[in-house]
Amino acid sequence: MTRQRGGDRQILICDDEPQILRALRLVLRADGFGIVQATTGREALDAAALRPPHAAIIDLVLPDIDGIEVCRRLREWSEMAIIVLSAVGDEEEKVRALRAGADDYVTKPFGPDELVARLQAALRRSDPEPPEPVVRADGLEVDLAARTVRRDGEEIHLTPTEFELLRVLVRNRGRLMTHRALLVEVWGPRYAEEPTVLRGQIANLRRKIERPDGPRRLIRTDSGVGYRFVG
Amino acid sequence: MTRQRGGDRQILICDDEPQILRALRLVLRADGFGIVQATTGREALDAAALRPPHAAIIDLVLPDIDGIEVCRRLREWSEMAIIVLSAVGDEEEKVRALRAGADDYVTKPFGPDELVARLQAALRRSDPEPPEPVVRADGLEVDLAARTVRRDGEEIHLTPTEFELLRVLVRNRGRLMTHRALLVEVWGPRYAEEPTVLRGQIANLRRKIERPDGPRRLIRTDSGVGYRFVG
DNA sequence: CCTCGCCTTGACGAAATCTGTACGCCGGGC
DNA sequence: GCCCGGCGTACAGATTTCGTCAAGGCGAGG
Repeated sequence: MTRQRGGDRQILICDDEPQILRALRLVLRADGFGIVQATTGREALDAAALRPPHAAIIDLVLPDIDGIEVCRRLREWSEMAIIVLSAVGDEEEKVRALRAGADDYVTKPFGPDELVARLQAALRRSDPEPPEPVVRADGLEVDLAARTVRRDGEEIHLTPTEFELLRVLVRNRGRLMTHRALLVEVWGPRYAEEPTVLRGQIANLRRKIERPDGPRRLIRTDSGVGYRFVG
Repeated sequence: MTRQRGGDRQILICDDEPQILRALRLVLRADGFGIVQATTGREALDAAALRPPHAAIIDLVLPDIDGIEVCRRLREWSEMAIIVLSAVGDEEEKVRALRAGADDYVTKPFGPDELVARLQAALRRSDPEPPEPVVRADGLEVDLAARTVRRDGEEIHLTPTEFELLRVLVRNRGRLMTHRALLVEVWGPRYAEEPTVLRGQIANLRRKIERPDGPRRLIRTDSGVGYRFVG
């Protein structure tokens, strides 16, 4: 089951090892973050100045400027979330990094999930309101950030799968989503060719969010192709 | 109705087990991908160097070079999509593969549909398709990406075949499309000599998108030859 | 161990779509 | 004016796809 936890937030990643850079890029992309990358401290500072990201992940050892120094200079003008990467779990280095303004300190090797979790925690501190908009249509109110759905003020309870499905539809509102695309996004690639499960959840979702007795206004079906959320 | 999900993209597949190689070949061919195959890491690297494919699917265990090493060497010079195959779902191996630059990691046994779905996702990341533009003509608005059609702001519902037909016409707007060409594109080669089906759908399409009482402005007939979408 | 909520699956009637036939229309050739 | 080939439209049967419901599995929590 894929999640779009990153919203549209931009992350600056800086490391001199191409493999690490690439691994970071893949992990973060998969979680819906936007990426700006740099291989030296100077590049990182320039990139951040040019287009301020929401967070930065910076390796401690860089060819030119020390990662801690990069961190300090960013802090001079920005409140962005900063995570420092290091190969060694040296306690003293860690303290220096935090003193320089880092929000967190991650030692390599790290698992992708751990990194994303720490990044999110850091983002939550520095940028508490991710800009996921509240979507309104036909008296329905979907707040993707708060994970709530209301119909005429009354809160509606959705199960995890139902909400995930609604999220994908809402994020692509107006656009037709094929069965295949929905299945891959919500259930994962294994379910790409299992339309029955999709039908079941669409039925549940409609029973909960559409007006009890009336035509379909929110989720429209295109027979033989897919579904769309009308915006 | 034929699908050409693979486009003309070339996929390099590399595995030492002939059955797996064969299975991959069949699945990918069926989806319209072109295939280059190799049974050793060296062969794979040579083949990729000779004629760079759009993506590579590489088994982890190979007679000569480790699959991860193959992946790393490809990454030295190419941004192609890379998927690593493995018999075991070892989390550590997975991380190593992603670090080495793989885009995704699939464990055997895998369903054909899952593999194709993951391959398409990987291709989408590495080689994003240019966005399809919105086409406007005589108050009609066709958004090929969102799969929507509007006439003076009012949304028009098209069936799958109607939309497919319109898509082919719009993509070649101004250009004359022969009956034969339209039939092959929309219905597949079997229908190349069946103009009646085409006439029926053209009639439906016109009833929906042309102005109710007025001359044809959008789809013009070239008697004895074909149709064209006037832009 | 039981209960509860959630997800999946299969079956069946209902709806949408596709295909092929029938028939009327139009323009060119004679 | 008449014939004829190609075209446009309406319609009906066949086929595919959808919506709904009930039954069963699975896992969390008590």
